[in-house]
Amino acid sequence: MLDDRKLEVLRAIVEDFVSTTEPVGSKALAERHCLGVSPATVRNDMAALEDEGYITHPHTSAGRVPTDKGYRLFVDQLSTVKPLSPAERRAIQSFLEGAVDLDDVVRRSVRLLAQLTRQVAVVQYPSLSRSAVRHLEIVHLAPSRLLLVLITDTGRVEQRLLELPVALSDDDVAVLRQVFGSRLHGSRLVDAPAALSDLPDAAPPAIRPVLTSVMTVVLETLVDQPEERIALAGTANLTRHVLDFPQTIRPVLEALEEQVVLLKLLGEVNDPTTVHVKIGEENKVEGLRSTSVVTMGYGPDGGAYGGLGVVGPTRMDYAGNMGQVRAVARYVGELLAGA
Amino acid sequence: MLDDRKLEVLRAIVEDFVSTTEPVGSKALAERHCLGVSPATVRNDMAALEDEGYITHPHTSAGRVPTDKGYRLFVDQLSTVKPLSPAERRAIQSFLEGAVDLDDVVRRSVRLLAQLTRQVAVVQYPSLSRSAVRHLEIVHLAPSRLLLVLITDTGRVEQRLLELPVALSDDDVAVLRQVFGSRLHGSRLVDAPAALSDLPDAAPPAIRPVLTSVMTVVLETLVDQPEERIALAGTANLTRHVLDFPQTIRPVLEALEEQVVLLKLLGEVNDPTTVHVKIGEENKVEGLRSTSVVTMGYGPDGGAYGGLGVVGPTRMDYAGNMGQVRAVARYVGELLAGA
DNA sequence: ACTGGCACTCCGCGCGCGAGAGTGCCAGGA
DNA sequence: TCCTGGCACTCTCGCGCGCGGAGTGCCAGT
Repeated sequence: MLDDRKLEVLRAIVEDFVSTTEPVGSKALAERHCLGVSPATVRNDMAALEDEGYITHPHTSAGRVPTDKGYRLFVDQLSTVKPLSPAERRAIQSFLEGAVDLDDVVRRSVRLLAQLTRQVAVVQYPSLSRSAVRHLEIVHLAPSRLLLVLITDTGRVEQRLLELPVALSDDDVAVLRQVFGSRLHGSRLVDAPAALSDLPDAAPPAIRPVLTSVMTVVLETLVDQPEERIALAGTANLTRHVLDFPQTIRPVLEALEEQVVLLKLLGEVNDPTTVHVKIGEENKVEGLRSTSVVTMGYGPDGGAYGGLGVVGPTRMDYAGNMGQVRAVARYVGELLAGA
Repeated sequence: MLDDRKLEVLRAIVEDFVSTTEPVGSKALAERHCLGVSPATVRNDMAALEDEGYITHPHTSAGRVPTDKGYRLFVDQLSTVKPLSPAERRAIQSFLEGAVDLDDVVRRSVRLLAQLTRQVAVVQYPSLSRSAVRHLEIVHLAPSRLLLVLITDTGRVEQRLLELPVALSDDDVAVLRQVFGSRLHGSRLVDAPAALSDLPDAAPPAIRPVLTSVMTVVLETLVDQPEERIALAGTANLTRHVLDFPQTIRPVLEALEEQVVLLKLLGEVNDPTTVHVKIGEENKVEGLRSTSVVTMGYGPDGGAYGGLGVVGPTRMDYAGNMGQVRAVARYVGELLAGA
């Protein structure tokens, strides 16, 4: 149905349209890309591409514009992820190497990503549940109040205040500290329930009721309500690309303010080996139907710490942005693995 | 120079312009506000107001528009802060009463403020340095690594990893915990240097070098680099008001992404008794020259925990927004004082 | 000191027109 | 069969024009 030349024409249309923002016509196309055929032939191919739904006209006598389906084909088959320029590599290096702690890493990455891609950038903090416990501290604030401080292998520090149904002595807390510490150290939070399951049986009977009680609360707060955090940057870049203003930009800004939405965007991404692209209508989130989202997980294969990516107009430089997202994701992954 | 009627005319112009977004002419003005004089008289007054710089024309034959100076006069002398409607009161109540911890309070307040005012809302977390220490925990992670966990009276929990130039024993840490805990409990971080100043002399000689060393690092990380946090919401509201698009909105979005800028905006506000307004060119921040900022401190008189406010077009409902900002600030202040 | 009247200015809008870009289709050629 | 050049057609965009309307400034009158 679509021979090689037609695909080539589609690629040319996407590339031209992305770089010029203007519908591209057959003549200009035949000239700029040396296709070796006449504009008339290109027109025929265009008609075919349009029949198949890969491109459209804004109006009768305007050039062609790719549809979401067209971009999809382009991304899947016609483009290769663009490697970074040396300047970009240097930028990543110098931007991230000065980071002192996790917060700093995330903040710098998100700004870097926004700057590199000139899009809105989103970076998820390493997911608590997928990180491993480096240290778990239990602080005895009051008889029935504990402060849990969790430090993960990615350097994330999270604290929770616990109200217990029972009062504890300092000795109780010391035992708890020892027991939880040894059981959980090195294991991931998702595995915590399993790691703790036989605890009540193994513990000395005296503290058994206390232990189960605390355990319940701990599991609830750490595992069932894992707090996901997300950093955002570069919203000003929206004004760069979007054309017809208030209408297009508002729903996007609104969507980006919803934590839930961002989590949905990045939460699914747990594959740190490939870049994912959602184009226009493919997005489940209402407000982002006019945008494309490029995401990737970061961290070790098979168990990414979290995800990061960019949000921009469907008319974006996919090859470039995919390269940039991939590069930053890899770099952040290494940085955190080494931490 | 400006008699009462002229002031009345200015007020009418501001009110009409704010609500209609359109330059207001003498005829419409004389009709809508029962000034008891003819349009011609109003025109004379307008000419006077224009001479004084309170209003301008976009062009020869358009209505009048207030200048920054005009808004300033309006805010200072012509408007009274609008009390909230019952519906708004209820909204604040129901929005904030469910908050479980500080993070929740801040997140809810900022959204609430954005929703009430239909502007961009900004809420500063209770400033560390101005809060009092409720609990200071020192966790011994490794011989020369400590984790400091600070809980303030406003419920803010902050942690810092410390790398020390010396190695400590568990006993050392226990002493430190005891000493710092008793010295700092209840005092504000700004007073910490004073509270600790005589510490080396008072301490047993054996741990004196360790103590001073730790003290230096503690003071550095907690007092000299107090981490200020800020929450932002409602950026989508920018699209609601701003008229000429990419140009106006971009610098504002850019400015709002800079922590530093936001801190400058709120950092100076430590007065929880009055609402502050910065209008247009009065703003020191470049990107916000086209906007007005309404802020107020929250917390106890004389020692606010932090500031909050909204950013919007100079053409905003000052009376209303000032009322809303004040109400939320008071409510948040009470909420945290009671915590 | 206020008012009504009047001339003037300038914006915004609708209209028509022409240029230009791009298309679709067709008939002819490899 | 596939490609090409040619041609008529369509539609947008930019421009100039004229007009109505809103608003002003000024002046003379009360």
